[in-house]
Amino acid sequence: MSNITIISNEKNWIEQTAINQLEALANLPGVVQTVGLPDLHAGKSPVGAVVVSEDVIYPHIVGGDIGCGMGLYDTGIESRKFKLDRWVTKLSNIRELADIQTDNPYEEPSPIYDLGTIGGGNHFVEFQVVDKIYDKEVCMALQLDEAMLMLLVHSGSRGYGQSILNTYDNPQGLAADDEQVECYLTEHDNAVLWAARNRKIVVNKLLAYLGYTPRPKKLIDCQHNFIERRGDRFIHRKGAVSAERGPIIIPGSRGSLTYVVEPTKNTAMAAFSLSHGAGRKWARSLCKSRIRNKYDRDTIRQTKLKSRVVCHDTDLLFQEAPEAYKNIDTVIDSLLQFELINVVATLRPVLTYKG
DNA sequence: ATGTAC
Repeated sequence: MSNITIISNEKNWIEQTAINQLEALANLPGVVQTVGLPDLHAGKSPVGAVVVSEDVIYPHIVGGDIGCGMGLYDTGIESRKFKLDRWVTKLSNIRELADIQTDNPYEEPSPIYDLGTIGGGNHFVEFQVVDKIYDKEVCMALQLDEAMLMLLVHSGSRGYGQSILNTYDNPQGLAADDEQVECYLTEHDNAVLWAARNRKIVVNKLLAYLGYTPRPKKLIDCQHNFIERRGDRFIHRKGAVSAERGPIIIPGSRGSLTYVVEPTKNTAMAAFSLSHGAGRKWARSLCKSRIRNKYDRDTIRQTKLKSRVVCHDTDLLFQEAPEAYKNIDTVIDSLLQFELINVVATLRPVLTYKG
């Protein structure tokens, strides 16, 4: 078995199923390094995982949502002008983002059928305000202005990435000299590109819908499902972010803070990768029964941070409740303990929209 | 996660 590194500490619980899944990946032919980040949890393929291989790629490790990631935008609107009740009402009037017209501003036709939508599951759009600045210099370099309202988009390549996986998926992987590898990686790169474009389009149309001239400024956009070619190696990241592309965003749940962090230079032991979020703690199927008596259909739409969430699917709100996720502070503590990050700032959610 | 598979 290739070497496995688990980035975690005694306070950060990781389910055994996820570890077993990670070990299975470490045993695949050609795998030379495997990392479980503190947000590791079980999935079709484990999430919060990094798999480094030689001479072979495994499209199924990355999965169907190629290019999925987090885009953090400055809305151009001052936080003090945020209108909670008015925006909640406005957003409640649309059933999904597809109800707002989408214009493709790019020359090529979009390979994403549902351009301008975020999809379901754990995807979201969230207005956030700056909670605390920890590193003024990095914030200056990022142009992160504490007076401004932020918009964080979590979405991916929608059906497009899935269609790419369907074309190239093979449990044996693809040998690096197989001509299919270049074809897959070309399409993969296009999915990464269009997933990021999609996040930007969502920001623009949402601001326009709320009545603002959209002039958002991209602060950070980091994908967490993708393959990076690094020399003769391939770094598969599933729910894991590159630590070599500047500061990244690690959101908690809708009921906790989002962290902006800067990678240190010590990330080789983590295959140059960092966490993508808090990580799921409860299986979707268990959530509703566990917290049903704690909430009703109104209170599940508010959080202890006094933020609100607009979503027409009440079942999904239970599946995505803050309780279903690990404590983001514990995840951050693990990364700090391994000296993989420095905290730059924290952001506080004020209004979340889910499809 | 999915213009939601069987």
